Amino acid sequence: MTLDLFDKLPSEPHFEAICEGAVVLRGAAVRDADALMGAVRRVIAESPLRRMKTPGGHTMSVAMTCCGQYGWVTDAQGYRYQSEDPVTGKPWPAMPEELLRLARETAARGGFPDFVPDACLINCYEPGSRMGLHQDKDEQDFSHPIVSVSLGLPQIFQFGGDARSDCPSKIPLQHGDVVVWGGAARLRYHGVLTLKHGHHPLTGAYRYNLTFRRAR
DNA sequence: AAGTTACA
DNA sequence: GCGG
Repeated sequence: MTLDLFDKLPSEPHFEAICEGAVVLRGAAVRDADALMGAVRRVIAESPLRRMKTPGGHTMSVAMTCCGQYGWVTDAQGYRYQSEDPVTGKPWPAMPEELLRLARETAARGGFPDFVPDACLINCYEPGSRMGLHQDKDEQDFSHPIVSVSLGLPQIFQFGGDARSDCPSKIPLQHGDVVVWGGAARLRYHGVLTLKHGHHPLTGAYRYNLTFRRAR
């Protein structure tokens, strides 16, 4: 008999270990979701979502923007963090305080009490969007964790090993779930499977993922 | 490079 | 035929 996490309603937040250094805080952001999405929409109004190109020339299926001191960008030149939005030519929007607070609180609950992010990547998934296995390795100091917040439609998270060939485990993520990974798990390959069609009262046909990092 | 496709 |  299998436990289908997608069928569970958001309940009390609880921990779920993935492996050493990685944990899911189930429902940790549910209570604040309205305010978080309001903040996300204000960021998007200032620095719009865009689908960037990988250095190999492929257009990503996920639409992205950023807030905070630094933003993650990809183009023909490569992957990097930079303080200006290449679309607007202006600095990225400041990181809204409710986003910063959530990132710090959940990082602390996940075992990283000193985490202060300076970058937040906002990923907007529509039906058909996915993210292949990759490592977050454009940051300066890997002693800082990654904090990943899921809002809206559910999507299957893949959490692999330190080699791309390591078979990833599949972790269904729901609205309000927060994944924190660092330490021995900091450079693990990860990604998400194709988003399925659906409707969420707060985000409609979309899933938003907020990824907090310390870039520098 | 966070991509696509082929094929088992 | 499909999805991973």
